[in-house]
Amino acid sequence: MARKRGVTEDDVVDAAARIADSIGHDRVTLAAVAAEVGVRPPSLYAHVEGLDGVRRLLALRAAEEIERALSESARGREGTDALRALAHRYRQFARERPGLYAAAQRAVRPGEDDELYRALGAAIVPVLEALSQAGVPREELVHITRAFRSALHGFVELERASGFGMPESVDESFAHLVELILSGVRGLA
Amino acid sequence: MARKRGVTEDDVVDAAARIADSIGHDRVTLAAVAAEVGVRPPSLYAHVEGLDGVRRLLALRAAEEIERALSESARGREGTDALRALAHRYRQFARERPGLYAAAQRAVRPGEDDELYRALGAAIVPVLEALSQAGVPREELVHITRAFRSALHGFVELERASGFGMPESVDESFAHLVELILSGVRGLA
DNA sequence: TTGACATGCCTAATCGCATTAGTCAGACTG
DNA sequence: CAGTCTGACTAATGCGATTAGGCATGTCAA
Repeated sequence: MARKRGVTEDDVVDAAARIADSIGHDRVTLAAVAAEVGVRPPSLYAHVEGLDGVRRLLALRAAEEIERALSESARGREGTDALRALAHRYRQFARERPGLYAAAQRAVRPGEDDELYRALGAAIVPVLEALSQAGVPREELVHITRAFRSALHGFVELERASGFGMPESVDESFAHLVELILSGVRGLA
Repeated sequence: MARKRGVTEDDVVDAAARIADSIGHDRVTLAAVAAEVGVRPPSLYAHVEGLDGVRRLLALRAAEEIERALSESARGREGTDALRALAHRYRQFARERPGLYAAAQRAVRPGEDDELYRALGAAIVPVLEALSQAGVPREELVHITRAFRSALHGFVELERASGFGMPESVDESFAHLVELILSGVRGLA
Protein backbone atom coordinates (compact mmCIF):
# COMPACT_ATOMS: atom_id res chain seq x y z
CA MET A 1 0.00 0.00 0.00
CA ALA A 2 2.66 2.42 0.94
CA ARG A 3 6.11 1.87 -0.41
CA LYS A 4 6.20 2.09 -4.15
CA ARG A 5 9.57 3.79 -4.27
CA GLY A 6 12.05 1.27 -2.84
CA VAL A 7 14.43 1.52 0.07
CA THR A 8 17.26 4.03 -0.17
CA GLU A 9 20.72 4.05 1.33
CA ASP A 10 19.56 6.76 3.69
CA ASP A 11 16.70 4.60 4.87
CA VAL A 12 19.20 1.91 5.73
CA VAL A 13 21.46 4.27 7.63
CA ASP A 14 18.50 5.78 9.47
CA ALA A 15 17.38 2.32 10.53
CA ALA A 16 20.88 1.40 11.62
CA ALA A 17 21.14 4.59 13.65
CA ARG A 18 17.87 3.89 15.39
CA ILE A 19 18.99 0.40 16.28
CA ALA A 20 22.39 1.58 17.44
CA ASP A 21 20.93 4.23 19.70
CA SER A 22 18.24 2.03 21.14
CA ILE A 23 19.94 -1.31 21.72
CA GLY A 24 23.61 -0.65 21.07
CA HIS A 25 26.05 -0.20 18.24
CA ASP A 26 27.22 -3.78 18.60
CA ARG A 27 23.68 -4.99 17.98
CA VAL A 28 23.51 -3.42 14.54
CA THR A 29 23.22 -6.53 12.40
CA LEU A 30 22.02 -6.80 8.83
CA ALA A 31 19.19 -8.96 10.08
CA ALA A 32 18.05 -6.25 12.49
CA VAL A 33 18.44 -3.46 9.96
CA ALA A 34 16.56 -5.42 7.34
CA ALA A 35 13.70 -6.05 9.74
CA GLU A 36 13.66 -2.36 10.63
CA VAL A 37 13.38 -1.20 7.04
CA GLY A 38 10.92 -3.99 6.23
CA VAL A 39 12.97 -6.06 3.86
CA ARG A 40 14.89 -9.38 3.83
CA PRO A 41 18.57 -9.27 4.72
CA PRO A 42 19.92 -10.08 1.25
CA SER A 43 17.97 -7.19 -0.22
CA LEU A 44 20.16 -4.74 1.64
CA TYR A 45 23.07 -5.65 -0.57
CA ALA A 46 21.45 -3.68 -3.34
CA HIS A 47 21.95 -0.53 -1.27
CA VAL A 48 24.98 -0.98 0.95
CA GLU A 49 28.19 -2.98 0.96
CA GLY A 50 27.28 -5.52 3.58
CA LEU A 51 27.47 -5.07 7.30
CA ASP A 52 30.79 -3.32 7.12
CA GLY A 53 29.33 -0.88 4.65
CA VAL A 54 26.51 -0.08 7.04
CA ARG A 55 28.95 0.56 9.85
CA ARG A 56 31.03 2.78 7.66
CA LEU A 57 28.03 4.84 6.57
CA LEU A 58 26.94 5.06 10.16
CA ALA A 59 30.36 6.41 11.12
CA LEU A 60 30.09 8.97 8.35
CA ARG A 61 26.65 10.00 9.53
CA ALA A 62 27.90 10.20 13.09
CA ALA A 63 30.81 12.40 12.11
CA GLU A 64 28.48 14.81 10.34
CA GLU A 65 26.07 15.04 13.23
CA ILE A 66 28.77 15.50 15.82
CA GLU A 67 30.34 18.22 13.76
CA ARG A 68 27.01 19.95 13.38
CA ALA A 69 26.16 19.68 17.06
CA LEU A 70 29.53 21.01 18.12
CA SER A 71 29.65 23.92 15.75
CA GLU A 72 26.16 24.97 16.70
CA SER A 73 27.01 24.87 20.36
CA ALA A 74 30.00 27.17 19.91
CA ARG A 75 28.24 29.62 17.62
CA GLY A 76 28.09 33.08 19.10
CA ARG A 77 30.46 32.29 21.94
CA GLU A 78 34.11 33.08 22.41
CA GLY A 79 37.13 31.96 24.38
CA THR A 80 36.55 29.63 27.27
CA ASP A 81 32.80 30.13 27.00
CA ALA A 82 32.86 28.50 23.62
CA LEU A 83 35.05 25.70 24.90
CA ARG A 84 32.80 25.06 27.85
CA ALA A 85 29.78 24.93 25.59
CA LEU A 86 31.56 22.53 23.26
CA ALA A 87 32.51 20.24 26.10
CA HIS A 88 29.02 20.03 27.48
CA ARG A 89 27.50 19.55 24.07
CA TYR A 90 29.96 16.78 23.38
CA ARG A 91 28.91 14.87 26.45
CA GLN A 92 25.26 15.54 25.77
CA PHE A 93 25.60 14.12 22.30
CA ALA A 94 27.28 10.97 23.58
CA ARG A 95 24.51 10.46 26.11
CA GLU A 96 21.64 11.17 23.76
CA ARG A 97 22.94 9.23 20.79
CA PRO A 98 25.10 6.50 22.29
CA GLY A 99 24.94 4.31 19.24
CA LEU A 100 25.87 7.04 16.85
CA TYR A 101 28.63 8.19 19.15
CA ALA A 102 30.01 4.66 19.27
CA ALA A 103 29.81 4.42 15.49
CA ALA A 104 32.14 7.40 15.21
CA GLN A 105 34.85 5.57 17.13
CA ARG A 106 35.67 3.40 14.15
CA ALA A 107 39.41 3.03 13.68
CA VAL A 108 40.59 4.35 10.33
CA ARG A 109 44.10 4.94 9.14
CA PRO A 110 44.93 7.70 6.65
CA GLY A 111 45.57 5.42 3.69
CA GLU A 112 42.33 3.47 3.65
CA ASP A 113 39.05 5.29 3.23
CA ASP A 114 40.09 8.90 3.02
CA GLU A 115 36.52 10.12 2.95
CA LEU A 116 35.74 8.69 6.34
CA TYR A 117 39.11 9.68 7.68
CA ARG A 118 38.48 13.26 6.69
CA ALA A 119 34.92 13.28 8.02
CA LEU A 120 35.99 12.01 11.42
CA GLY A 121 38.73 14.57 11.52
CA ALA A 122 36.30 17.32 10.59
CA ALA A 123 34.09 16.46 13.54
CA ILE A 124 36.51 18.01 15.99
CA VAL A 125 37.41 21.03 13.92
CA PRO A 126 35.08 23.21 16.00
CA VAL A 127 37.18 22.36 19.04
CA LEU A 128 40.37 23.23 17.24
CA GLU A 129 38.94 26.53 16.08
CA ALA A 130 37.68 27.45 19.49
CA LEU A 131 41.02 26.69 21.07
CA SER A 132 42.78 28.75 18.46
CA GLN A 133 40.34 31.59 18.90
CA ALA A 134 40.81 31.35 22.66
CA GLY A 135 44.43 32.23 22.20
CA VAL A 136 46.26 28.94 22.33
CA PRO A 137 49.54 29.44 20.46
CA ARG A 138 49.96 27.63 17.20
CA GLU A 139 52.71 25.31 18.47
CA GLU A 140 50.49 24.06 21.25
CA LEU A 141 47.30 23.84 19.32
CA VAL A 142 47.44 20.24 18.23
CA HIS A 143 48.61 19.03 21.62
CA ILE A 144 45.89 20.88 23.46
CA THR A 145 43.24 19.75 21.03
CA ARG A 146 44.31 16.18 21.62
CA ALA A 147 44.22 16.71 25.35
CA PHE A 148 40.79 18.28 25.26
CA ARG A 149 39.39 15.58 23.08
CA SER A 150 41.00 12.81 25.12
CA ALA A 151 39.48 14.14 28.29
CA LEU A 152 36.02 14.40 26.77
CA HIS A 153 36.11 11.07 25.04
CA GLY A 154 37.54 9.28 28.04
CA PHE A 155 34.97 10.70 30.40
CA VAL A 156 32.07 9.90 28.16
CA GLU A 157 33.35 6.42 27.52
CA LEU A 158 33.91 5.61 31.17
CA GLU A 159 30.52 7.02 32.02
CA ARG A 160 28.91 4.76 29.47
CA ALA A 161 30.69 1.72 30.82
CA SER A 162 29.43 2.69 34.29
CA GLY A 163 33.04 3.00 35.25
CA PHE A 164 32.27 5.58 37.89
CA GLY A 165 31.32 3.60 40.95
CA MET A 166 31.55 6.23 43.64
CA PRO A 167 28.40 8.07 44.70
CA GLU A 168 29.75 11.52 43.88
CA SER A 169 27.88 13.42 41.21
CA VAL A 170 29.05 12.58 37.73
CA ASP A 171 27.80 15.90 36.40
CA GLU A 172 29.94 17.66 38.92
CA SER A 173 32.97 15.58 38.03
CA PHE A 174 32.51 16.51 34.41
CA ALA A 175 32.28 20.16 35.25
CA HIS A 176 35.49 19.86 37.25
CA LEU A 177 37.24 18.14 34.40
CA VAL A 178 36.20 20.82 31.97
CA GLU A 179 37.38 23.59 34.26
CA LEU A 180 40.65 21.81 34.82
CA ILE A 181 41.30 21.72 31.10
CA LEU A 182 40.15 25.29 30.68
CA SER A 183 42.53 26.53 33.33
CA GLY A 184 45.29 24.77 31.42
CA VAL A 185 44.17 26.56 28.27
CA ARG A 186 44.15 29.89 30.06
CA GLY A 187 47.65 29.20 31.26
CA LEU A 188 48.82 28.97 27.67
CA ALA A 189 46.89 31.82 26.15
CA MET B 1 53.02 -37.06 24.62
CA ALA B 2 52.44 -33.95 26.62
CA ARG B 3 49.06 -33.16 28.06
CA LYS B 4 47.86 -35.78 30.46
CA ARG B 5 46.27 -33.32 32.80
CA GLY B 6 43.50 -31.63 30.84
CA VAL B 7 42.98 -27.99 30.03
CA THR B 8 42.41 -25.59 32.94
CA GLU B 9 40.48 -22.38 33.19
CA ASP B 10 43.75 -20.51 33.29
CA ASP B 11 44.89 -22.13 30.08
CA VAL B 12 41.73 -20.87 28.44
CA VAL B 13 42.20 -17.34 29.72
CA ASP B 14 45.85 -17.36 28.72
CA ALA B 15 44.90 -18.40 25.21
CA ALA B 16 42.19 -15.76 25.02
CA ALA B 17 44.63 -13.10 26.19
CA ARG B 18 47.16 -14.11 23.55
CA ILE B 19 44.51 -13.92 20.86
CA ALA B 20 43.19 -10.60 22.11
CA ASP B 21 46.61 -9.00 22.18
CA SER B 22 47.67 -10.34 18.84
CA ILE B 23 44.61 -9.97 16.62
CA GLY B 24 42.18 -7.96 18.72
CA HIS B 25 39.73 -8.36 21.55
CA ASP B 26 36.83 -8.55 19.13
CA ARG B 27 38.42 -11.56 17.49
CA VAL B 28 38.34 -13.63 20.64
CA THR B 29 35.94 -16.37 19.60
CA LEU B 30 35.44 -19.76 21.18
CA ALA B 31 36.57 -21.31 17.94
CA ALA B 32 39.84 -19.39 18.05
CA VAL B 33 40.41 -20.05 21.74
CA ALA B 34 39.66 -23.74 21.31
CA ALA B 35 42.14 -23.98 18.45
CA GLU B 36 44.72 -22.15 20.54
CA VAL B 37 44.43 -24.52 23.48
CA GLY B 38 44.22 -27.54 21.19
CA VAL B 39 40.67 -28.66 21.80
CA ARG B 40 37.28 -28.59 20.09
CA PRO B 41 34.99 -25.64 20.81
CA PRO B 42 32.35 -27.56 22.80
CA SER B 43 35.03 -28.87 25.15
CA LEU B 44 35.60 -25.38 26.48
CA TYR B 45 32.20 -25.45 28.14
CA ALA B 46 33.63 -27.80 30.74
CA HIS B 47 35.89 -24.96 31.90
CA VAL B 48 34.21 -21.66 31.18
CA GLU B 49 30.70 -20.35 30.78
CA GLY B 50 30.67 -19.86 27.05
CA LEU B 51 32.07 -16.93 25.16
CA ASP B 52 30.71 -14.45 27.63
CA GLY B 53 32.42 -16.33 30.42
CA VAL B 54 35.72 -16.09 28.60
CA ARG B 55 35.29 -12.36 28.16
CA ARG B 56 34.43 -11.94 31.79
CA LEU B 57 37.48 -13.89 32.94
CA LEU B 58 39.60 -11.91 30.55
CA ALA B 59 38.30 -8.69 32.08
CA LEU B 60 39.12 -10.02 35.53
CA ARG B 61 42.61 -10.94 34.42
CA ALA B 62 43.04 -7.54 32.81
CA ALA B 63 41.96 -5.75 35.97
CA GLU B 64 44.52 -7.67 38.01
CA GLU B 65 47.34 -7.00 35.61
CA ILE B 66 46.57 -3.33 35.27
CA GLU B 67 46.42 -2.96 39.01
CA ARG B 68 49.74 -4.73 39.39
CA ALA B 69 51.42 -2.67 36.67
CA LEU B 70 50.16 0.58 38.11
CA SER B 71 51.06 -0.12 41.70
CA GLU B 72 54.54 -1.23 40.71
CA SER B 73 55.09 1.91 38.71
CA ALA B 74 54.20 4.15 41.63
CA ARG B 75 56.21 2.23 44.20
CA GLY B 76 58.93 4.31 45.76
CA ARG B 77 57.68 7.56 44.28
CA GLU B 78 55.71 10.39 45.76
CA GLY B 79 53.53 13.30 44.76
CA THR B 80 53.46 14.26 41.14
CA ASP B 81 56.39 11.94 40.42
CA ALA B 82 54.19 9.01 41.32
CA LEU B 83 51.34 10.37 39.23
CA ARG B 84 53.55 10.91 36.23
CA ALA B 85 54.87 7.39 36.50
CA LEU B 86 51.35 6.03 36.76
CA ALA B 87 50.22 7.91 33.72
CA HIS B 88 53.05 6.71 31.56
CA ARG B 89 52.72 3.16 32.78
CA TYR B 90 49.02 3.26 32.01
CA ARG B 91 49.65 4.23 28.43
CA GLN B 92 52.46 1.72 28.11
CA PHE B 93 50.17 -1.04 29.31
CA ALA B 94 47.47 -0.12 26.81
CA ARG B 95 50.00 -0.16 24.00
CA GLU B 96 51.70 -3.38 24.97
CA ARG B 97 48.59 -5.36 25.81
CA PRO B 98 45.86 -3.84 23.63
CA GLY B 99 43.62 -6.86 23.84
CA LEU B 100 43.83 -7.11 27.59
CA TYR B 101 43.32 -3.38 27.92
CA ALA B 102 40.21 -3.61 25.76
CA ALA B 103 38.94 -6.52 27.81
CA ALA B 104 39.01 -4.34 30.91
CA GLN B 105 36.57 -1.88 29.32
CA ARG B 106 33.67 -4.24 29.82
CA ALA B 107 30.60 -2.41 31.09
CA VAL B 108 29.45 -3.68 34.46
CA ARG B 109 26.91 -2.20 36.79
CA PRO B 110 27.13 -2.59 40.57
CA GLY B 111 24.29 -5.05 40.92
CA GLU B 112 25.42 -7.70 38.47
CA ASP B 113 28.74 -9.43 38.94
CA ASP B 114 30.12 -7.73 42.02
CA GLU B 115 33.40 -9.59 41.77
CA LEU B 116 34.23 -8.09 38.42
CA TYR B 117 32.87 -4.74 39.44
CA ARG B 118 35.19 -4.69 42.42
CA ALA B 119 38.18 -5.92 40.44
CA LEU B 120 37.78 -3.21 37.82
CA GLY B 121 37.42 -0.63 40.53
CA ALA B 122 40.53 -1.91 42.27
CA ALA B 123 42.57 -1.40 39.12
CA ILE B 124 42.63 2.35 39.58
CA VAL B 125 43.13 2.37 43.31
CA PRO B 126 46.83 3.15 42.83
CA VAL B 127 45.81 6.37 41.09
CA LEU B 128 43.44 7.29 43.87
CA GLU B 129 46.12 6.65 46.47
CA ALA B 130 48.73 8.63 44.65
CA LEU B 131 46.39 11.59 44.27
CA SER B 132 45.52 11.44 47.91
CA GLN B 133 49.16 11.19 48.89
CA ALA B 134 49.92 14.11 46.59
CA GLY B 135 47.70 16.28 48.73
CA VAL B 136 44.41 16.42 46.87
CA PRO B 137 41.74 17.22 49.47
CA ARG B 138 39.24 14.53 50.24
CA GLU B 139 36.28 16.39 48.73
CA GLU B 140 38.04 16.65 45.40
CA LEU B 141 39.56 13.22 45.36
CA VAL B 142 36.88 11.37 43.47
CA HIS B 143 36.43 14.13 40.91
CA ILE B 144 40.13 14.40 40.23
CA THR B 145 40.53 10.67 40.00
CA ARG B 146 37.77 10.58 37.43
CA ALA B 147 39.41 13.38 35.51
CA PHE B 148 42.79 11.73 35.56
CA ARG B 149 41.41 8.41 34.47
CA SER B 150 39.26 9.98 31.77
CA ALA B 151 42.23 11.77 30.30
CA LEU B 152 44.36 8.64 30.26
CA HIS B 153 41.68 6.38 28.93
CA GLY B 154 40.57 8.83 26.30
CA PHE B 155 44.06 9.43 25.03
CA VAL B 156 44.92 5.78 24.85
CA GLU B 157 41.65 4.97 23.16
CA LEU B 158 41.97 7.68 20.53
CA GLU B 159 45.54 6.67 19.90
CA ARG B 160 44.46 3.10 19.28
CA ALA B 161 41.78 4.20 16.86
CA SER B 162 44.43 6.25 15.03
CA GLY B 163 42.35 9.27 15.88
CA PHE B 164 45.36 11.52 15.89
CA GLY B 165 45.87 12.48 12.32
CA MET B 166 48.19 15.45 12.64
CA PRO B 167 51.91 14.88 12.28
CA GLU B 168 52.80 16.23 15.71
CA SER B 169 54.43 13.77 18.08
CA VAL B 170 51.90 11.71 19.97
CA ASP B 171 54.38 11.07 22.76
CA GLU B 172 54.76 14.75 23.22
CA SER B 173 51.03 15.29 23.27
CA PHE B 174 50.70 12.70 25.96
CA ALA B 175 53.40 14.36 28.03
CA HIS B 176 51.56 17.68 27.66
CA LEU B 177 48.31 16.12 28.73
CA VAL B 178 49.88 14.60 31.81
CA GLU B 179 51.51 17.86 32.80
CA LEU B 180 48.26 19.70 32.27
CA ILE B 181 46.48 17.38 34.69
CA LEU B 182 49.36 17.52 37.12
CA SER B 183 49.29 21.28 37.20
CA GLY B 184 45.60 21.02 38.01
CA VAL B 185 46.45 18.66 40.85
CA ARG B 186 49.10 21.02 42.16
CA GLY B 187 46.57 23.80 42.11
CA LEU B 188 44.40 21.84 44.51
CA ALA B 189 47.01 20.46 46.85
C1' DT C 1 0.66 0.61 -26.98
C1' DT C 2 4.09 -2.72 -26.42
C1' DG C 3 8.17 -5.18 -25.62
C1' DA C 4 13.23 -5.04 -24.13
C1' DC C 5 15.63 -3.75 -20.13
C1' DA C 6 16.74 -2.35 -15.62
C1' DT C 7 15.75 -2.29 -10.83
C1' DG C 8 14.97 -4.12 -6.46
C1' DC C 9 13.22 -7.71 -3.79
C1' DC C 10 12.90 -12.59 -2.87
C1' DT C 11 14.12 -17.59 -2.00
C1' DA C 12 17.65 -21.05 -1.68
C1' DA C 13 21.99 -22.35 -0.25
C1' DT C 14 26.65 -21.99 2.01
C1' DC C 15 29.70 -20.84 5.75
C1' DG C 16 31.34 -19.74 10.35
C1' DC C 17 30.50 -19.50 15.14
C1' DA C 18 27.88 -20.43 19.64
C1' DT C 19 25.67 -23.58 22.13
C1' DT C 20 23.29 -28.01 23.68
C1' DA C 21 22.73 -32.99 23.90
C1' DG C 22 24.40 -37.26 24.20
C1' DT C 23 28.43 -40.47 24.01
C1' DC C 24 32.82 -42.54 25.30
C1' DA C 25 37.41 -43.52 27.11
C1' DG C 26 40.61 -43.22 30.45
C1' DA C 27 42.04 -41.90 35.32
C1' DC C 28 40.96 -42.40 40.18
C1' DT C 29 38.97 -44.62 44.12
C1' DG C 30 37.41 -48.13 47.12
C1' DC D 1 39.00 -55.12 39.55
C1' DA D 2 34.58 -52.59 39.25
C1' DG D 3 32.32 -48.19 39.69
C1' DT D 4 32.43 -43.50 38.90
C1' DC D 5 33.91 -39.06 37.52
C1' DT D 6 36.05 -36.06 34.33
C1' DG D 7 36.86 -34.05 30.22
C1' DA D 8 37.01 -34.52 25.48
C1' DC D 9 34.39 -35.73 21.27
C1' DT D 10 30.76 -35.97 17.52
C1' DA D 11 26.23 -34.67 16.06
C1' DA D 12 22.80 -31.38 15.63
C1' DT D 13 20.44 -26.74 16.01
C1' DG D 14 20.16 -21.93 15.33
C1' DC D 15 21.52 -17.44 13.84
C1' DG D 16 23.79 -13.97 11.16
C1' DA D 17 26.48 -12.78 6.75
C1' DT D 18 26.91 -13.37 2.23
C1' DT D 19 26.37 -15.15 -2.69
C1' DA D 20 23.72 -16.94 -6.59
C1' DG D 21 19.91 -16.99 -9.30
C1' DG D 22 15.16 -15.89 -10.33
C1' DC D 23 10.87 -13.02 -10.71
C1' DA D 24 7.91 -8.99 -10.89
C1' DT D 25 7.17 -4.41 -11.91
C1' DG D 26 8.09 0.07 -13.76
C1' DT D 27 10.56 2.80 -17.53
C1' DC D 28 11.12 4.16 -22.08
C1' DA D 29 11.77 4.10 -26.90
C1' DA D 30 9.88 2.65 -31.28
